[in-house]
Amino acid sequence: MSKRTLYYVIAGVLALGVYSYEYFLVVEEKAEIIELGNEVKNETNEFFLPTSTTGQIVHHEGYSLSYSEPHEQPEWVAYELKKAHLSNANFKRPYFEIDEAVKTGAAHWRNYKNSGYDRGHLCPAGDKQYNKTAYDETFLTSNISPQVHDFNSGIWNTLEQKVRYWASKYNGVFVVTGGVLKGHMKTIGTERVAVPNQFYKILIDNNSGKTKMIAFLLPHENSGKPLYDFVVSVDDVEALTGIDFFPELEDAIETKLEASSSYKDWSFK
DNA sequence: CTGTTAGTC
DNA sequence: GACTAACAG
Repeated sequence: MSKRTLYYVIAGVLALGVYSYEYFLVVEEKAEIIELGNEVKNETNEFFLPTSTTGQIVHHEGYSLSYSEPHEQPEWVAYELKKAHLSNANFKRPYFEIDEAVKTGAAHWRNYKNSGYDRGHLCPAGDKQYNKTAYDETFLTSNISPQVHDFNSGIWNTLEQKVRYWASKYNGVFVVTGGVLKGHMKTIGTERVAVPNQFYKILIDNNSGKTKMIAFLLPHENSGKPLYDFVVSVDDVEALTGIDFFPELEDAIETKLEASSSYKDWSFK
């Protein structure tokens, strides 16, 4: 072996070493993030978290959220609803509390008092009845949005119950929910909490064979129409909100599923 | 299930 | 302000 060849070999080995080390660092960093997190992120479903347009993602035990300070509410909350989570414990409702994990300061519940609007859960308390801690955690003001009572207890409640039905039927679903924080919105309270004109809910099922999605976009008013009348494509919601919902999904699958507004794979029985 | 309000200390 | 009890869709 010539000296020149030897140099090339050494350079090659060094380059490979540096590359491997950097790769190791990236993996290490990712592992650390996962360790700091929670149940959601310990699962493969951590990769279903949407992007944040606000730069402030907060992780709780049972759900994650992206907080929008100007609107004093999350732009999305995301969590996996496992089949095993479904239960009918009848926990006593706690009081709403400010989420201390929101560094810019989450809204106070006082903004909602006498506003005429409900403190509408985005991650529903009804999805977290498998233990009291998880249940209480949904009563943070970083998880609520002002909702008209007839809407909240009406079609929105019906949709939430449908999600539980699907979680049971399809062995769990991953859920992303929020208000559409765009355009002109009324505000309530001294902190000017925005009242969304529309709410969305997006589901992905990766547990029962082939991956499937469904998205709903509901006007902020009650309706007697069937839920499937409000099905849209994930692309539609992304265009409205600016959020990229399943960035970690394989591109080919993501592109195809997110463009579809078909609900044939979801049972509305 | 989804919630609020009145009355009390 | 925190808490219970009662009530409503």
